[in-house]
Amino acid sequence: MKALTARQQEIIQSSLKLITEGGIQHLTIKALSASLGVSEPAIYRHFSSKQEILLTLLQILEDDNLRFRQTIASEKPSIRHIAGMFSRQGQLFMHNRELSSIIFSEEIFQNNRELSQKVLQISTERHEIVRSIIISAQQQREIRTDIDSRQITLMIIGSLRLVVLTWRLSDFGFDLAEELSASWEALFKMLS
Amino acid sequence: MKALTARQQEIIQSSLKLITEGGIQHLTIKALSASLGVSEPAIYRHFSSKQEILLTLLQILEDDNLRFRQTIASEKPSIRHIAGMFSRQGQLFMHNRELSSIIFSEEIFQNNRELSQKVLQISTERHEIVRSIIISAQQQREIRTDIDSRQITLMIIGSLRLVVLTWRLSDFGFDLAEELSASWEALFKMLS
DNA sequence: AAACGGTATGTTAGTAATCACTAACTGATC
DNA sequence: GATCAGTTAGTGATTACTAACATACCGTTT
Repeated sequence: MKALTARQQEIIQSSLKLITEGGIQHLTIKALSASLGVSEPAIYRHFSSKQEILLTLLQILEDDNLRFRQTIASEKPSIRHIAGMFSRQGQLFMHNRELSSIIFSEEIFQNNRELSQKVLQISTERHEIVRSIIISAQQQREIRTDIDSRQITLMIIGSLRLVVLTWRLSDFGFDLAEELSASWEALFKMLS
Repeated sequence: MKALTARQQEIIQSSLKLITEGGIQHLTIKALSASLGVSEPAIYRHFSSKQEILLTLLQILEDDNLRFRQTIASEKPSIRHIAGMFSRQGQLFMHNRELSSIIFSEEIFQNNRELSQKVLQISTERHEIVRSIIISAQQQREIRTDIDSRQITLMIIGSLRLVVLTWRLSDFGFDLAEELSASWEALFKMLS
């Protein structure tokens, strides 16, 4: 989790904006430099290559996983951590819409082996975190135990992803936090 | 639903293969012609532009929606149509893995306005079909009525999508039909 | 049966535009 | 005077696509 300079953060922010606008194909050094109001070579003063920029984007997702892990480690295990995940994601994306473009973007980084493997690793990690919460919630009898924890994990992450995707496709046309909260409510009802 | 010539079908098949291998960025006229063992201009004898090829790919998804609509129209409404959707998708993708690359590919076609709008339309249509099944299943008291049909639709499509995505990320490393069937079983149990 | 003409499907060679990136230079700051 | 952060001008590679030409096939005419 190397610290980024102010300029690097600006570049990352612009990269996210470009991806939001037109997908990964829209993220070019030319578009990036134009968006920042500088020349193309200026970008290379701050990142050695485009690949470096993409890896830094993925670092955001890794950091988010790490923070999630720390949060649940510091409190006692409970299904409320899933509710927390839904509300945290809602807050995060509503304050930083661009982030939602890459957070569930396995499709984006297919091009490159190093990138796609990293995406897979991050996504697997997220699944494991959620599943560990589900398993201990089942042990605590917080939720029903007659459904396999893997299936529950799948429903939870699948629903969350689809809400965020729908939100993006609708051009951020509804209150994401509200919708995510309604989704979790329905899921929790079915899990009780 | 214009009929494709044999050569056009080969081109579409190769396009799907290329997208499976390396995402939309990997689908270039050069790679496509190489994959078919012809020169680049030969492609243009069968499609007037690359855009035409992409639109034809989306046509597959539209046709699938149409077939789904026809299936449920020809039989009496029932929640079994959702089970049927899970099993049909499983069969379809296991016999044609390449198709799974684009079936849930909102991210892929972001680049172009015409394409991304078509994707949104197809995806919205699919939601509506599923929701109409859920609503009538609730009216028939086949499933519980204390959960909003929108939320149920979201869970169902979200789960299905995530299973297929996981399957692709795992390099088709498990029996998709089996996994989809297990997912639906869990969902149905929670909906009863 | 042979010749003719059109259509379908391919080729080679090339286009302008764009891609990520680099060399060499400039100016400001400490 | 060294470092940082920018510039202009250019690299070769790749993009989708086109012009012009070649050939195989097919039904019709002689």
